[in-house]
Amino acid sequence: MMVESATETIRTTPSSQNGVSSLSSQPDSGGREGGSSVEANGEVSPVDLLHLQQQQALQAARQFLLQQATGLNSPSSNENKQAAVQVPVSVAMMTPQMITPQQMQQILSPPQLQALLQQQQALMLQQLQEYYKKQQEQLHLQLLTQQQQQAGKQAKEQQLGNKQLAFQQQLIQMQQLQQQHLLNLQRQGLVSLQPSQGAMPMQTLQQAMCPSDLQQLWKDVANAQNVDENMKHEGLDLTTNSSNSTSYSASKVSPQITHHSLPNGQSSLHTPKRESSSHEEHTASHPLYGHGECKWPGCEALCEDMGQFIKHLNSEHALDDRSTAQCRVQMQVVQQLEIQLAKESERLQAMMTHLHMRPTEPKPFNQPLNLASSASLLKREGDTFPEGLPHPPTSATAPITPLRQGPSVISSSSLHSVGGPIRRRNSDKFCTPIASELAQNHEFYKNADVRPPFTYASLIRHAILEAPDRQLTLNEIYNWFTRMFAYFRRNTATWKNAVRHNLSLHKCFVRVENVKGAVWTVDEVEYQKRRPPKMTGSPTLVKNMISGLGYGSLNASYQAALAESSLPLLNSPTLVNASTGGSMNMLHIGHDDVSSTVEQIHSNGSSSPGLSPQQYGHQVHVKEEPAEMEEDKRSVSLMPAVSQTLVMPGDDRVMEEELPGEELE
DNA sequence: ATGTAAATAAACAACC
DNA sequence: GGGTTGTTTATTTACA
Repeated sequence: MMVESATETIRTTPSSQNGVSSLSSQPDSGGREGGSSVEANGEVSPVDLLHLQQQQALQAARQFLLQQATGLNSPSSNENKQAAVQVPVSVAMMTPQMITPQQMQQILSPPQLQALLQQQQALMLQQLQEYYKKQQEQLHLQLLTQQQQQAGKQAKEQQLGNKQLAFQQQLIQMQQLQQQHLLNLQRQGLVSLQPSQGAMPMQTLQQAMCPSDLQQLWKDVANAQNVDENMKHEGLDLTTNSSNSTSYSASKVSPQITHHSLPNGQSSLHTPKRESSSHEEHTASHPLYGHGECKWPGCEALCEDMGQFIKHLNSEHALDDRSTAQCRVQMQVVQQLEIQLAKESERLQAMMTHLHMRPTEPKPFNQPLNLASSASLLKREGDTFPEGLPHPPTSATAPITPLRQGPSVISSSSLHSVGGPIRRRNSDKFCTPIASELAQNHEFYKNADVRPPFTYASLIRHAILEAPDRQLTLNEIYNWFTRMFAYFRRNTATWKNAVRHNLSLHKCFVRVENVKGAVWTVDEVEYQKRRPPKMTGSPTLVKNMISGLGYGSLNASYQAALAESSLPLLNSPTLVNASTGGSMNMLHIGHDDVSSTVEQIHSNGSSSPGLSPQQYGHQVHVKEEPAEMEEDKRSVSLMPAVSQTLVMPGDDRVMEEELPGEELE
């Protein structure tokens, strides 16, 4: 599977070959790489399409940052004002073009990301409109030229006639495409912004998108490729996609659905983007209707009243699978951003932890805007959206049969090849407490086919520590994975193997012979040993945040929270490990995970968090992990970090509430 | 450039 | 014999 060929269409990053792993794990995705480039018949591969979308999103992101920095609103979308999001000074100081993907994702706070998301959509709409118009003009021009030529050269009348016909068809197609595309984008905007009315099932997004794509997206920012270039393929993409999107049963989605009766308070979110597509005045009650004419791109049909307009919409702008495909693509973009937001909030947590802020503190702070949660919210409430779109599994156990795994245009392979799976160490890198992350987004991970940003080891450990007696059989661990993460409901062979591999490989996992078999426990000491706490977390970023933007950019409440939160951290239950010096427990920085939490939480009476193998008597294998004796020293040096470690009270409760929940299936 | 950690794949053995 | 469990080795990738 060392497919270098995959790179041919994946122009962005070297990591794109990453797709290999995912490819191998998803057989159906094979062969996708082949025809990804623009084909002669005008078709464009999913990869291109996705890439385009990403570029658009990124472009929008840059523009967003630019606006934030300069205070200027883009001429096109004055709704951006409404996005009124406070951007840290440090961000504002930066020239958007200079912002690397990493920085972008690290700098933006959840609210900012959300605003960014909205603006991205608005801008995308605008860009598409402009683009379509240009395309139309071009086509007209070409057509006229051809006609002139035709007039001049009667001899080739026939031939030219054909050409003309082709152009006309192309023109028509273009119009259709733009109409449908924009409709979908509009709808998509409604969906994402109006959970109560048009929320779409997150599942669809997740199915079509993998977390890794998000990273790719951000990476693309750095590349700063020309959007217009990609735009050229746009129209063609649409046609290509149309054939495959049938699974969504787009037919069900009638244009009327787009009417926005914004019944709820979410209005603030949705208003901006929609208006951007049409003109700023939101005279009509329909985003596609204004000034007595249909605002559908390239249409401008006159409609005296709303009813007529609706009729017009239904007749002239009916939805087909093509537009649905586009909608899907846009959903993916949105989802990518949402995932990104989730990651951002996660990083924020880590940063807060690093800055001696209680992990629970930031919760109320960013929770409302936490996209991950909003995403899940959407998902849950989103049954109203296009019925054709697959609904999220009602039960956690419901197998996800993502379209991506099917032969759909946007195949998993292509998607994965773009970014590849997020392989690892996110948690380590950002010192993200699993517990806190899961606490906030457990619903998200439960239903979204998103790879959790934790290592297998940390997840396994979490699972085990979460168990009442801190021991689980292999099968129970499996069940925990599938129960907690939608992502682990597929490719079972792969991740189960990984789980077993981790259990065997890492010393921290101790197999204990039980009466009825064997169970796995966690040797907390070993676990902490094997991960020397190093506050990495993107050093540059951290520096940026601390020095560059510093606390000054944090709002007052935040600072206050930071200040006071640093105090009460040391009052955690004693985490004395029976087997080894109890101090070890105190030392770990909760680097990636749950550790800090679970121990305290699940120590329902029964004390010692890190179960020493001896406790379980029976036969215990002593694994020989690459010995790292120096770890102890390092951990000592980490002493100052203790305050950080002890703190995840908030997480616990979430995890606990999660526990009683549905049992394994 | 190099080493390390993690993910992934796969071979293999023991056991039920 | 097939599936599960567990161990081990190898490869690839990301990251420091």
